[in-house]
Amino acid sequence: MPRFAGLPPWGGMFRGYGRRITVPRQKILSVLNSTDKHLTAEEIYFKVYQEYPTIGLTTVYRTLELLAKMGVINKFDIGDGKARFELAGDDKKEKHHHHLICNSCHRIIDYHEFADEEKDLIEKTEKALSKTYDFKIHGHLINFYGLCKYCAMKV
Amino acid sequence: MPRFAGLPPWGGMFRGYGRRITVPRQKILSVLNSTDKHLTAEEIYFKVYQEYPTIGLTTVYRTLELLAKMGVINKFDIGDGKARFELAGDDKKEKHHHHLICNSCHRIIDYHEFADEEKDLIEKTEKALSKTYDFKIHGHLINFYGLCKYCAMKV
DNA sequence: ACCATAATTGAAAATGGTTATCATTTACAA
DNA sequence: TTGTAAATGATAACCATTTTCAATTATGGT
Repeated sequence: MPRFAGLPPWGGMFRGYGRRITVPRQKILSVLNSTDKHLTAEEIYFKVYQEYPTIGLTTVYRTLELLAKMGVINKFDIGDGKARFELAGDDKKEKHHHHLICNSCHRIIDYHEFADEEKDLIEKTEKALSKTYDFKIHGHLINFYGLCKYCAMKV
Repeated sequence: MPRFAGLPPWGGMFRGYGRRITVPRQKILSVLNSTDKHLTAEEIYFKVYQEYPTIGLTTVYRTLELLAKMGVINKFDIGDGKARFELAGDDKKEKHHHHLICNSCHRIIDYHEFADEEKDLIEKTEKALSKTYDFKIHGHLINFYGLCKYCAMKV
């Protein structure tokens, strides 16, 4: 009863890896495909839960791990103790940005400046590193660390 | 803001924040000051333990948190579940580098390429972001995520 | 130097994100 | 349709980091 007709080309990809395409996996991919931001495992769990309440948090973690190994998604860590996930190489995603992270209050500021200037360097770097280290790059993360304006004066 | 040139004047800095300079804190700073790489809390703990066996892991965590809040050290997360620490703005440190992180086997490759090209952009970006967001930047982290050569072909 | 006292410490317990275990269910090739 | 290996989900385990709390210690005022 494979009623996966009409769904994204994920099915073939899974089978190409000798894995099975299942409902939980489809739901998880669907959530990743329809969001603007990089989500935590728990956020993904809750979103899937809305229309598929039998989903288990364990399955979410396992699926994300698998998708990362397959190169379908990126796994980031912005320093707050929770991993974040997003589809790899997806231009529909949130406007490209990076982070300012406060080492005192741990607040995270997204910034969008210098996207263009950065793009050239990043692309050049990616290309060279891919070749040098035989590494397939799917994404990157740039974090600046320091003290925000509220913490710079107090301890 | 207190200034700290070289090693010792940390005592005055602590007092400037209304904190006390203690033996454990001195030992921890000494370890951070005499290493080439960004260490985990546990690594710092073991190094201090060598010559100060009564040190507690809790104290290491607490001191690192305090030092980060004071802007003396940077706290990084390269995605392996353990925070890393290094003195802020220290040029004696390990040759500047960034990371390639494999989303499958989680191996981390340090690369040193493009340090010069990157430097200009980073400095320019830092300066602008500092002003725009009134944020005191102490360091940065650049990670590329993807699949290493050993994982790119297998699942 | 001596107190007073608030800051600091360290052992132990708690926390929270993530992973391993395992019995049950499910996808899918034959 | 069925056999079987893959996948699921509830639960327990894991592990880095925090919290708790009684004991210790640094420092300013006396």
